[in-house]
Amino acid sequence: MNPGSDVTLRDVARASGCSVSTVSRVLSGSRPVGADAARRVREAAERLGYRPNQVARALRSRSTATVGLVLPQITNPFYPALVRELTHVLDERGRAVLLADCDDDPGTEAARIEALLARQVDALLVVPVDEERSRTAVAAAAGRVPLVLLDRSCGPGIADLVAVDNTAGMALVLDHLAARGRTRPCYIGADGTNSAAAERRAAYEVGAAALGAPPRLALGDFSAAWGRAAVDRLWNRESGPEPDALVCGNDLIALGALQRLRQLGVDVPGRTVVTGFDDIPPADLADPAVTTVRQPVRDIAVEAVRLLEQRLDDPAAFPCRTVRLAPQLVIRASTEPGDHPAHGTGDTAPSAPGPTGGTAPAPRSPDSPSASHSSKAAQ
Amino acid sequence: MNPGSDVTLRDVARASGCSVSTVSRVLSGSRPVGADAARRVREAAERLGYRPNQVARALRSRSTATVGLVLPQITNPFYPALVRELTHVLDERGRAVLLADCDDDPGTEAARIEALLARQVDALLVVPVDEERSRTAVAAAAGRVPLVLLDRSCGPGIADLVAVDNTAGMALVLDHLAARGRTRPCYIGADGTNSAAAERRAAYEVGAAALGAPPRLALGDFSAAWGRAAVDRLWNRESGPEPDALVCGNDLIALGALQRLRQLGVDVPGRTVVTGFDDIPPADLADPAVTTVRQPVRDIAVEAVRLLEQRLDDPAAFPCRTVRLAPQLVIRASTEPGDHPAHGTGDTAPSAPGPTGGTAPAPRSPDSPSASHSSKAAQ
DNA sequence: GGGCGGTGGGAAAACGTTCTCCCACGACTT
DNA sequence: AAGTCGTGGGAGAACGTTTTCCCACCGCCC
Repeated sequence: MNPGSDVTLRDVARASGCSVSTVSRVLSGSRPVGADAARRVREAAERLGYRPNQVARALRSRSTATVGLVLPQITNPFYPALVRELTHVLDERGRAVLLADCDDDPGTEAARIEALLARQVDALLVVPVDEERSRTAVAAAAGRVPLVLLDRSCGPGIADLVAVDNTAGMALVLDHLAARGRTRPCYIGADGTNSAAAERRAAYEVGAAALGAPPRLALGDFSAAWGRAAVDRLWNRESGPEPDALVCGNDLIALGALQRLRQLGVDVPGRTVVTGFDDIPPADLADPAVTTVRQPVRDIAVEAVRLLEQRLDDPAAFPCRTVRLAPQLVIRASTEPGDHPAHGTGDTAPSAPGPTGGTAPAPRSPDSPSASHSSKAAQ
Repeated sequence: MNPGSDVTLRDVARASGCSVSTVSRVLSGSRPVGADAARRVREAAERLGYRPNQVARALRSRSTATVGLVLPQITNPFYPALVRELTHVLDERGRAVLLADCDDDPGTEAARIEALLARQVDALLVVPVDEERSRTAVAAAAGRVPLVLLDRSCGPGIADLVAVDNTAGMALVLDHLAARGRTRPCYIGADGTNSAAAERRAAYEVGAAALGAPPRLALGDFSAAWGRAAVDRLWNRESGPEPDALVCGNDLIALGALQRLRQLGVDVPGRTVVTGFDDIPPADLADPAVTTVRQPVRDIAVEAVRLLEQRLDDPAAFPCRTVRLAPQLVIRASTEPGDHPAHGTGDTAPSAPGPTGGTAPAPRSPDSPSASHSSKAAQ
């Protein structure tokens, strides 16, 4: 009772009275085959419980139908949702995912990428640890195999990139604050050297200046601990006027800040409002729930895979493309005094979906998230 | 500059003036080789940038050095930390991880397992979706390849299991509550049919009865939404006396409950205390931070890999083993009125580390094939 | 000086597919 | 009636390793 344990093509061939070639043709559909033989083969395969050996197939066809997914830190709560969508999209296409976690270290990242390449992955999806220190490893990998960067860039011209439009997201936040009459905002973000940190920071500076708000930044890292520390610094010391809005670089910072504000007895959203970025699951669990910028995770995954497969189909490289996807403002209790159900999430969506004008040599704007006009993209 | 792109053993052989066999022997160390030839081979390999093709290696040696990791839902915030530890431990052993997400559906789970087996994974690590509906797929897979269950069981005698000792964890919670003089607890848990849900529920019932507390259960699922709903039910309706302690089946439930309690103006931990289970990251971010039972995630990963490799080494099957690891109570503000720093996490650890009784071999015993004797929850 | 272990190395057979040739045969064209 | 397709099928060469043979050589002991 161990069907399919070690049944090979040869066994099926013998059992069906055909040759190995014929069996392969029937089962992989690589060439039409006579109806009669086809039936015999299929019967035999079924009866013996034949399962094609993907390793052998990969060796011969030079394609493993496997992609490597390289993350800086899977414990960052933004990534699980991304991983989920990516695995599902790829799985639909018959591809498996080799996962690698880098512990936020560029050295580890380089090693993992190397290991994945040795395993002959067909392509790589990488969220680089650092904009600069990841560059050489990423560039080298991109020379060997199709590679798409996710969420964070790695310098221009290195590889395709799919990411949320951080600038647009920050603008949504600032518009929202302006509409609520907040005039003394402070940005609590990360001085990290990954591109998301830099873009959000820059977008805040530009946007705040446009609103006539005083430029005020507190920079640490993307952690809840830093959110707490930043609040301590802003409230305990005499460091200028008390902010009436804390614009946080991501949700972890916002959650930490919120926790400390409560402990200090500062009313949110009355005395100060707080916003986050990413819309990680716990953002909705805090009290008050955090107003934040939701990333279009599903679209990011779909778009990334689309780019990947284009490159797979046509190794003759396109120029590097950048796709920026529009985020969505999710207004919750941390900026809205009103009663928020806090059940189904009273999300509001004043922003348009679809890709926004980004950088890059004209992304295929028209057909991004849903339209399936994909692949043909000339060349 | 494209070194190492397609360099094969043959190329190295030619360049070093040796035969393919010799090169293979030098590089894989499968047999001693003359010092002179070895040097020439290594030089040539280095110079050409040779990288062994793992696919070919796998085909010939019948081992891919790859394990499949099957999760019910990677977006469940408990899993990322587990995935992290597993990938690190396996990576140290030169093994890669093929990740599969099941969307909490047993059918999908079966399909993913099948796909991983077709890819010739050396072994499987599975957190089963459901104790019963996952059984046939898991049992079938366990017949083909070494398989270790994680976190949740799947019926007795199916496969090795490594999990936290849920019973001990619940006992820690109940002791803590008793020490704080709480006498009207209520359990908010899941009626799901995975073993963790069942074990925690059963442990609560037994433990609460032993303390003389009235048996009171509210069962839904392992989500924050259910935590909120349960609180509504307990506070809004006239359904018995108001609980002075909410023992939640996991942290998500606790976070949802906490959020609703605050909205209702119920003081925590004054009027009622709240506990969780798992110690997921946001448990420390809530306010008050949640007292919870921390799973020894690192140990679970190490132990699981140890079991896996034992089976890999010796296909002559041991009997099924179950390893239960001791959890740790983490006391935070949701049960302690005192001032909790909420910075570095004022964790307390009144429980002993290491595996607990009830089952299983000592963690360090190299090859004690001690009998499986899984916990009572297993039918 | 003729066996005889031990050592270092090469040729070639796997591993289980896919894919390129090549052949046989019938049905058309000329 | 002789070519020329098109179609269905088989033999066998890849793919890049590991591993099993087998040979040549060296020094050693009887």
